[in-house]
Amino acid sequence: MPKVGMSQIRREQLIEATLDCVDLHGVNGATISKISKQAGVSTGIVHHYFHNKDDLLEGSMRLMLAHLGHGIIKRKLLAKNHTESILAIIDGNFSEKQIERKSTKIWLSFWAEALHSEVLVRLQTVNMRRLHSNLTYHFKHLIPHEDAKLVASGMAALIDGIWLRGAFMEKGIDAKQANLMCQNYLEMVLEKYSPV
Amino acid sequence: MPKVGMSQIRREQLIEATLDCVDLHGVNGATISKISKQAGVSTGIVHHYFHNKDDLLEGSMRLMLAHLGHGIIKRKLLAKNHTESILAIIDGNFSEKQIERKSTKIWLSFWAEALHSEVLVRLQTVNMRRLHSNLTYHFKHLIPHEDAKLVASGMAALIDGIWLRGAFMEKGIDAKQANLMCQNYLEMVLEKYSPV
Amino acid sequence: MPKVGMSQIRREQLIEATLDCVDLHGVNGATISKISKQAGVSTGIVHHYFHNKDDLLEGSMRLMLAHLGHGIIKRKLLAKNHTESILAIIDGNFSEKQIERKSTKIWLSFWAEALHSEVLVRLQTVNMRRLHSNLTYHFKHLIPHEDAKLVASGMAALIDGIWLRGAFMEKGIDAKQANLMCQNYLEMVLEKYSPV
Amino acid sequence: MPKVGMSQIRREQLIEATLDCVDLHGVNGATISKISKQAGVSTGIVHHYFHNKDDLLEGSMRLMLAHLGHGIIKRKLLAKNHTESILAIIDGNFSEKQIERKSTKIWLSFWAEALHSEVLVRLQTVNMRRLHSNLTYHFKHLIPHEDAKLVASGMAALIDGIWLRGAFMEKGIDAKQANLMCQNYLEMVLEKYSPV
DNA sequence: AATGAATGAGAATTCATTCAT
DNA sequence: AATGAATGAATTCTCATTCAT
Repeated sequence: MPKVGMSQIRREQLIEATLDCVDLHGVNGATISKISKQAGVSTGIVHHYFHNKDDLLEGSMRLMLAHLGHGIIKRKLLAKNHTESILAIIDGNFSEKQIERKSTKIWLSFWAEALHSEVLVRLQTVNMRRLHSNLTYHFKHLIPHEDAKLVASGMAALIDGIWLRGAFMEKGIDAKQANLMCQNYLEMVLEKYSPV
Repeated sequence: MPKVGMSQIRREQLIEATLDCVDLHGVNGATISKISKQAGVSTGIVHHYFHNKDDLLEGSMRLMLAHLGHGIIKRKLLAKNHTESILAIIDGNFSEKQIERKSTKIWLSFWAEALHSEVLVRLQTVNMRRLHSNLTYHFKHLIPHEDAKLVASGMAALIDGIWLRGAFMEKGIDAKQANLMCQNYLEMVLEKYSPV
Repeated sequence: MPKVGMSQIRREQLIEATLDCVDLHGVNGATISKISKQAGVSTGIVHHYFHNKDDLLEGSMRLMLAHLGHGIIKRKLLAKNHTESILAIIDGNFSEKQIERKSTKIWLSFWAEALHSEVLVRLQTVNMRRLHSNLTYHFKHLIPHEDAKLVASGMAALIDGIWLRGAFMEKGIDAKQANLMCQNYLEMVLEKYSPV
Repeated sequence: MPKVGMSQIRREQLIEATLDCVDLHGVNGATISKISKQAGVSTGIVHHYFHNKDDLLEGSMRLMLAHLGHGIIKRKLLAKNHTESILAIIDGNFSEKQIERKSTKIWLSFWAEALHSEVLVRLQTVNMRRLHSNLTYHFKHLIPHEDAKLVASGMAALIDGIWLRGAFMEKGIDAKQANLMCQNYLEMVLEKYSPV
């Protein structure tokens, strides 16, 4: 929750520093001390802009989610049919920003942290559900309803799995290959299920 | 006369306690104090059997990997062809033990921890590579070489993605659905790529 | 044109806020932040009107002492003899303002703080001495000199003890009972010591 | 609450150090750092024996109360009638240990702290009530019931007031004078109220 | 082998005070 | 005069690790 009258710039600066530190040291290694040093400010100021570390982490995860969400929405606006919508979702998940190793590591760190944080798990669950229901919605227009849910789950898992494995690749995700894998999956699904 | 193998028993006991704690509190919340309490021993004893906490975590992750590996190997022994081998790999990844929420949470915790631990990242990378090369090997016997790698990557990502998402489901992974998704993927791949 | 006496008003406003906070949170819990919020001003302003927190506390204690002193002096003006003077002192110590729970809590807080503050201890000691010498002076006109000091000490202790205990009563001091106790003490003293 | 199996000696040692620090610096100035230095141990050990600082303070106040209580009980055992019982209570409140300046300062510090601490206020209130009901009980055997309560309140206030003022005397309480004041009050009360 | 007391570095957080605006 | 952002020292508490018994 943003405090009133605060400088939005400082908040973003601190969140950026937090993400940098989470990338480098993990959520737990991202101490207030390291974060403030990274941001070039004193330790005290962090608590001027965020209630506590959890609040800062929440803000940071929200920013990650916002970036992801915007990338997807932007692409979906251009989609002219359900197939293109699904392709937009895929592409949005592997946009330039998302595929950086840094992003994948941050995502993995937040996922793990979310397991033991009520606030983060809520954000994470909402996001996962949105991806799934989004995909389901479009698949339902392309293939039989009874299959759409399973296929949507498969696509969601595929996307998340690529991200997860990307965190362990030196260069992060290979966007081209990632898109290829997902498009390939989509094609096969359409081939198999779509009524001729 | 010293009890033979007592040492081994204590180690396993401590590792079990560690896994319990990682499940409940995450890697970082799994303090030596909690772990030893969970194991019903003193805090000091941990350092008799493990050099330090990292060593204990390594041992714990190795056990997880061993369980997973054994489950897969056991199933693969019964496979009579490459398709069945792939199915065995899939099934082994979603065996009873692996699909428990507890296991998925522990895995996710270790993955995130591995990002900042040389030892754990090595274990994790080796494991990921093994799954990938394993799948690639069998796919190469079923579909064109140039496609096998991509498809194997897809299958690996699908498997890991299901695990990842399972960590956020109340009941962990739905084994039946997980198998279905992967088998479905396999079928479609064979349908599409296999020479008629 | 600057508002005349604005400075004085701000000071009083801050002191009132300080007393409110000391009542609610104790001297130590009365942070500059809480005080300024209570006064409806910024934190920075406090240091415009007071050198530092100690200075603010000193000002606050002085106000408490002033209130107490005025109440007593006002009543003493009406006293027509030494007995009435003593009764005036008693009554002044248990005037409406003083007996509120809030006042008793603030007093107790300042007393404790004074133990480790040179400035406050001086104020406090002066005040205690004044009460004592005041009482002694009047008792000396009523009972033998050698007894007056002891009796004055007793009366002073009785008054302070009632205050102290009032800080732990839900409704503060019961003025009627407090006066009764002290008057009773006075009567007994006069009965015993006064030359018939 | 004492942890099981802990060394009673260390607890007492830490409580003694705490009381020393409260005497020197007040409750708030008695930091864990100072306390552990005073006790000649590391800061960490404090939390091995006490859950947190509040717990340590509670333990410290309990010890003060125990000392006071024991001194009174011991003296009351020798009392042969109600007058002697009251004298025993008085004397117990001004025993050698209690009259030291150090004790009076610690008491005053705890009283003020109790105003904003649920645990401490309970201890303090119980203690105050005990003193009052104890005195009331004995006075009821000596003077008319309707007067006993008021007189008991007076005696209790007198005792506490002497303590309070003792905190501001260089040498603490003058035991002889304190006893004299209280005995004097008792005598006058008996003289006035007791049926002849 | 086993205990758990003890250490001390490091974590988050608070807060009086300063200072640019 | 007034604000509130910014500082950094100080505080409580945690925890891996060591060590005497």
